[in-house]
Amino acid sequence: MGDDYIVQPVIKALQVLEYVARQGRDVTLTETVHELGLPKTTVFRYLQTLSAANYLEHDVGRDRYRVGRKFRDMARVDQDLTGLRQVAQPEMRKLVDTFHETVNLAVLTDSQVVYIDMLEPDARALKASARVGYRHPAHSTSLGKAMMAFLPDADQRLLAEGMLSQMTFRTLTDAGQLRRQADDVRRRGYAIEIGENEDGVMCIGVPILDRSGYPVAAMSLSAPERRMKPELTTVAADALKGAARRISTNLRSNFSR
Amino acid sequence: MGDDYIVQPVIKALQVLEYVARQGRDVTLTETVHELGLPKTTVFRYLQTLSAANYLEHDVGRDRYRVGRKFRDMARVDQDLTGLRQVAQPEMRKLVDTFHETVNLAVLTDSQVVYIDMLEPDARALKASARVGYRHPAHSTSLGKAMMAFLPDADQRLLAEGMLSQMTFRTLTDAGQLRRQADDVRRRGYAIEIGENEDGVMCIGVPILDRSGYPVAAMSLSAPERRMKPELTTVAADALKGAARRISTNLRSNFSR
DNA sequence: ATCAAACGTCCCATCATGTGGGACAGCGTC
DNA sequence: GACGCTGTCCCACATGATGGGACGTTTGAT
Repeated sequence: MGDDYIVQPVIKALQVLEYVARQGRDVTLTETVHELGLPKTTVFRYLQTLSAANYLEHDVGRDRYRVGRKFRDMARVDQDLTGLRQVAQPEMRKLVDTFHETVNLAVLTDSQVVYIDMLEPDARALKASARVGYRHPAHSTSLGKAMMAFLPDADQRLLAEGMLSQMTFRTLTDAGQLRRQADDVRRRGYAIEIGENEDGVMCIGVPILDRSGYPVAAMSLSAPERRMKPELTTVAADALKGAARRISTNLRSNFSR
Repeated sequence: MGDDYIVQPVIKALQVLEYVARQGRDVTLTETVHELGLPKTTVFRYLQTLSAANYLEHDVGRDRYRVGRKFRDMARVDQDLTGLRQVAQPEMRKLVDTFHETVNLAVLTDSQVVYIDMLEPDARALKASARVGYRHPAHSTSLGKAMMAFLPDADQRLLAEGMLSQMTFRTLTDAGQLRRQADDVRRRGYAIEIGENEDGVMCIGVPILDRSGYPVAAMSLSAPERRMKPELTTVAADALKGAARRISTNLRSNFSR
């Protein structure tokens, strides 16, 4: 099939990248040239380009190339997210099967909540408004509140005092009020949000903490407001907290942020 | 400085790759286009190209792209080697300071020993012949023998029955002889090689095993034959074994091969 | 100390090929 | 049934990737 649509420079540059990465040590231009059988000038340019993009690092003094920062960062992010999702998946499944409501998994990026996974009950007619990949403000979602409450004080303040957009008429846009809520959340271990992000929808959110207590992600159960009776809320919150705790302990100890 | 020598297609393709990896989920063509602000056709080609190179994976059914096998493999290899070297470094340092001879670290690739690190004593005039990145046959080095002896039987046989090149007049080129030596090595915990790889140079090699007992690497002390008295050999072998054991336990439990 | 081989950088003319607008078909949606 | 959105495909154009070769510097050998 799509053997057209292949961009030659990209393929060749990736070969160079791969060669460097496979060695696990600093390599020289000529060595790479010999190994790959490409023209010297070409390889030279690719090494420069890859270095400029920080996929490689150019040790100017010794004229050697090695794997760079950007590559490692990307690998780390990928690993963390993949691991998180794998560990969270069975717990999310259980929650969905128990409560028959949508369960979300999200991380915090630039004061926004980014959904990285989502499980929906088959039978319900009402579908979730968010999709995997969507973003919502941190301050208007239970996910965001749950994470915010467990952030170091400086980060928390930064978030609360950022731009607090009004999503619905119920959205809290006062920094002080948000910070007071955060205290409650920390005490209770979960956050609640009722129609603050979207009319008629309520969410219960819990943080997923790494070993050091940092909120690397959050999980929420989201349901139509009228379906969520107060006593059910408590039960669901407890279930979420339990699930989050199990996910935390199952996370690779070296989840990095 | 080198802002020339930048190959545009490569830069742009890497942006696409980065975007996909950062999401930690399956992305669509259009979404990527919107995010990066590049022409649709261009992004399309890059996604195809990256997929063809297995840096991405193209879920044809759902027309989504996600991080691919090759990317993860490279990340893993890089992590493992970097980790190995970091953990091994202080132990190698100690060995060099104790014996004032060259200490090597190597892994096995395609029946060849690849040096991934090397520490030399400052004062000695005689320099090691190998360099980081160089390759030697597995069967003519103590490093190779040390690893071979702890390989699963099938792999071991494969190595012993491959091409056994004659490096010096002492090099063993008989498969049976090599396999018998392997038994000794496994019993003693270290391998010795005297002038089999290079005239006048002897090496003592020990394997570095992961939790499952697989030899992920080997470490050797290499010295001029005449400097290595028999009783010193025993002392050095013990020191090497101890160092290797400590490296093994310090290796991240998830060293993968 | 001397010289040769090897290495990284740079230049430049050539033309392959990357480019992106636009068209098209398939699909889900209102 | 029509619209809008998606991914795929086509094509003419000129950008810019290309690679041979030259140059200055370093490395290593004698």
